Amino acid sequence: MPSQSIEDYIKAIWTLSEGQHDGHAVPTNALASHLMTSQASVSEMYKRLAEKDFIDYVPYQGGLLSSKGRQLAVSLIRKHRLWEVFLHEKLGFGWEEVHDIAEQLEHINSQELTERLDAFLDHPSIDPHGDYIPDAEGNIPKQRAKPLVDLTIGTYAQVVGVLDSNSKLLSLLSQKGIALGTSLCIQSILPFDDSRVLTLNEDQSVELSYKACELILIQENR
Amino acid sequence: MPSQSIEDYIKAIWTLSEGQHDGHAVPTNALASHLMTSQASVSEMYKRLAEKDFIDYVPYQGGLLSSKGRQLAVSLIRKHRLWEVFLHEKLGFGWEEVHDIAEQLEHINSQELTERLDAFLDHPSIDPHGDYIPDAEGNIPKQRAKPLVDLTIGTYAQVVGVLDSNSKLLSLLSQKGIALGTSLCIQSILPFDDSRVLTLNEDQSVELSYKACELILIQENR
DNA sequence: GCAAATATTTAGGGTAGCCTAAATATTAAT
DNA sequence: ATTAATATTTAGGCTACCCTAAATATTTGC
Repeated sequence: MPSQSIEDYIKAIWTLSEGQHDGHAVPTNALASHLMTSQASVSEMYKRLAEKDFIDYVPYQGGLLSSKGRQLAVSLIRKHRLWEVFLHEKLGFGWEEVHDIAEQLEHINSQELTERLDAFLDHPSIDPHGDYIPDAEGNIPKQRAKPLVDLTIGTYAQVVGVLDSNSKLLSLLSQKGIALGTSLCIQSILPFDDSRVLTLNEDQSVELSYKACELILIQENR
Repeated sequence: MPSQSIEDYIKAIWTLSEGQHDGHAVPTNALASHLMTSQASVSEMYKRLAEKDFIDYVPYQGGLLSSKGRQLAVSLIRKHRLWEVFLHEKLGFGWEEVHDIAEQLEHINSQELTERLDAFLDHPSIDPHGDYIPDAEGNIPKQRAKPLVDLTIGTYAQVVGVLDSNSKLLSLLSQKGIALGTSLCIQSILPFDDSRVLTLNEDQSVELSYKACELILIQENR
C-alpha cells in the first residue's frame, strides 16, 4: 500500500500533467512549487517513484505517470470527488469546505468502501465543483463541465448537471422546463442583474437569474 | 496535529487502561503485544508521548494517559464508533467488516465533520458492536452493553439498544412489545433452538429467537 | 535474601521523508 | 560559442518510527 506521501505526489503529477504540461513529463520545479516542498525532495521522490514503477523518470526531464501510476491517481481522484459529493449532499458542507476534508478521506484504502459509497450517492458523475468523477474502471471525461454563466451567447450546449442538487434549484428548473440533457443556448444577457434569456430546445424562451446559471453545468456541442 | 502512530498508541493505552489494567499505568509489555510491535519501540514512544504531555510516564512502570491524552483517546473512540455506525447503517456493511475501515477513518481530522456525521446518523449512542459512543464532550458510559443472549436466567435488565436498527428487527420487537427501556428477564431457555422465554415488565411473557436475542442490547439493573 | 526469570531500557542501526547548501546540467542570451 | 541564468541533482544532516541485541531493573521462587 503506497504511503500517503506517495499518493500526494502521484495525484499532483496527474493534476499537473493533465493541466499545463498536458501529456508531458512534469518538471521537478513545477511539482515542487505545486506541493510547496523543495526541489531536492521532489528529485529524491522521483527516484523512489520510478523505483516502484509509478512513473517513468528521466533525470533532468521530470516524471511521467506509468499506467500503474495513472491508475492510482485516478482512483484517488475518484475517491476525492465521491467524498466531496458525500460531504456536500449528505452532510451539508458548502462547496468551499469540502476540499480539505476530502483531501484526507481520499487516502482511505478500501475498494469495497468506495463502491458502496458510490452506490449510496447514486453513482454521481459530477462533484460539487463541477469536475467529473472517474468510474470504477478509471474512465473519466477529460473536460471539466462549465457553468452556464460561462457559455458564450449563441453557442448551443447541453445540461450535464447541477451543483446544488438537494436544494430548491431543481424545482425551479423543472418549472422552467430545464432538465438533464436539455439543449439550450443563451439568447441575450439582461442589463443590471445579468440574468440570462435562454432558448430551450430551439423553440421556447425562458429567463434565468445569474445565481441559477452559476449552478447549472453544461457541455458545449461539438 | 498528532501523527497517526501517536494516535494509535494513545488509543491502545486507553483501551488497555480501561480493560485489564483498569485505571492503572499500562506496562510496556502489554502495549507492545497489543500493538504487535517491539517493547523497545514502546519504550521509546512512551518517552515521546510523555514529552508531548499525552501520558505520565514512570520508567519501569508504564504509561498512564494525562487528561490531554484521555481527551484525544476519547475523540478517536468517538470517531471510530460513529464511522462504524455509518458504515453499517448507511452503507450496509456487516458488523464484522466495519472495524478495519473505521480504524482508518478515525484518523480523519475535522471537528466539523465529526459533528455533522453525528447529526446525520441521528446522534447514535451505541455502535454496531454494542459499545457506547462518547458524546461531543467526551462523556461515555463505562460499561459495554451486553447482548440479551448473555443475560443469566432470572436477572432483570433493561433494553438499551439494538444492533441492527434499519432492519425488520424493530417491527418484530414492537409486535412483541419490546422497546427501548423495556424491563425484562429471561424466564427459561427452550431446548434445541435456544429461544428465550422472556418476562416483560414483570407481567407478560413472550418468546424470542436466539437470533433476535443476539441483536438486543441490555444493561443489568443495579 | 539471593539467584533465576522476566520486564524494561539503552545501544546501534535502518528507512522514509524532509531540509539547505553545494555541485552539476541545461537553456538562453549576446 | 561562450557566458549567464536557471533547473536539477547530490551531499550531508535532521526527525519520526521501526528493529534486534545487549545491558540493566524488577520481581519471583526458594
